[in-house]
Amino acid sequence: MATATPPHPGTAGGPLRSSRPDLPAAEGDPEGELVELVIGLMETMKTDLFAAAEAEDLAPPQAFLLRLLDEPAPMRDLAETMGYDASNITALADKLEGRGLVERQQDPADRRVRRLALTTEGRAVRDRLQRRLHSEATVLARLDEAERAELRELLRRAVTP
Amino acid sequence: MATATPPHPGTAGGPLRSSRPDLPAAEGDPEGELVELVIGLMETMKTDLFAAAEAEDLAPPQAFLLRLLDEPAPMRDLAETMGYDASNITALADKLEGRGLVERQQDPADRRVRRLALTTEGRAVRDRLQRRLHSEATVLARLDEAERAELRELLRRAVTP
DNA sequence: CGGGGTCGTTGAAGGCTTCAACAATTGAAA
DNA sequence: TTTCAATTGTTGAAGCCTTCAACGACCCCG
Repeated sequence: MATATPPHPGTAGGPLRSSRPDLPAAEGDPEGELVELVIGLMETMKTDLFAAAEAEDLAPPQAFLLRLLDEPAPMRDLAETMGYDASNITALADKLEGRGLVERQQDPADRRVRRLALTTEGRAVRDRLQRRLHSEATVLARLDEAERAELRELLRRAVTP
Repeated sequence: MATATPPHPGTAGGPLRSSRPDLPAAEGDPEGELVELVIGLMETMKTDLFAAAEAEDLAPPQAFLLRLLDEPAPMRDLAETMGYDASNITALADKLEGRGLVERQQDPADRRVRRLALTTEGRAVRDRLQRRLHSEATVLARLDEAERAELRELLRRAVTP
């Protein structure tokens, strides 16, 4: 995992020169502006996610998978939740198992199914990952307590189906 | 570009079986919950972005690049803004130029610099892309007018450095 | 006991991204 | 003026991620 951290200035404002390739204009279009803002937020969060994953020496998909493993889950379900092809989970599980972070368990009810489960070390890594993410997210830094609570309320309604 | 749209149930709630690989628990941790919600929002928006790009038969990075080209910009600046290696912009520009959506312009002041500019058709594609995105984003559907305005205000403060 | 369907795996293929090396060009120092 | 380090865009090699098609093992409904 010698992948260098993508610098990804994105919303952070790189040292631009003459022309200024920036957010598309959405002045008179409130809904458009909202979408652009969400895209900006997305890129900021993506940077944080990459940074947290790399701090644990994990590729982003590996961290993504680890994040889902609170309790053992069939690989098929994980594929579906992640929106990946099932074959991808095999490769991901191979890597994580090779590092001793997860293990394949037999499902007693259905011998076709392998449930992926965190090992003790895997849980430690997952917890560190999550703690880092929850404390270092850029979103938190730019809003005060009240604004964060407001945003939380709003997103609960926007994200939950 | 025969890439199938990733179904990406993610936050949308796939047909899960016995165990439930879902959002990590963040009950007693308000800041953690906020981060998890932003991640959920990010995945929803990512699905929308992929769908909009595919509707124009563009790979996501191509759509990303097109999005930045309101006015001609040096390729170097585009690489920096996108957080990509410069060599990547070359390949991206090749594909877009091959489809007649952008063209390389000589910079009169510095002969090393090539400025990437939208063609007429490129601008049409970019505008369609943006219009589709601004009108079909999932975030908009789940909030009413007042909530959207509130979210917009909040994100203006959270995203703008 | 069959046969259609499901689960996880494998191998092939293609796209995306980075890195190192390169020619052309610039800017400034000697 | 000449030289030399730094910058811009390009190329080729390499690695990773992701999908697709095919496969053996397995489940379950007739």
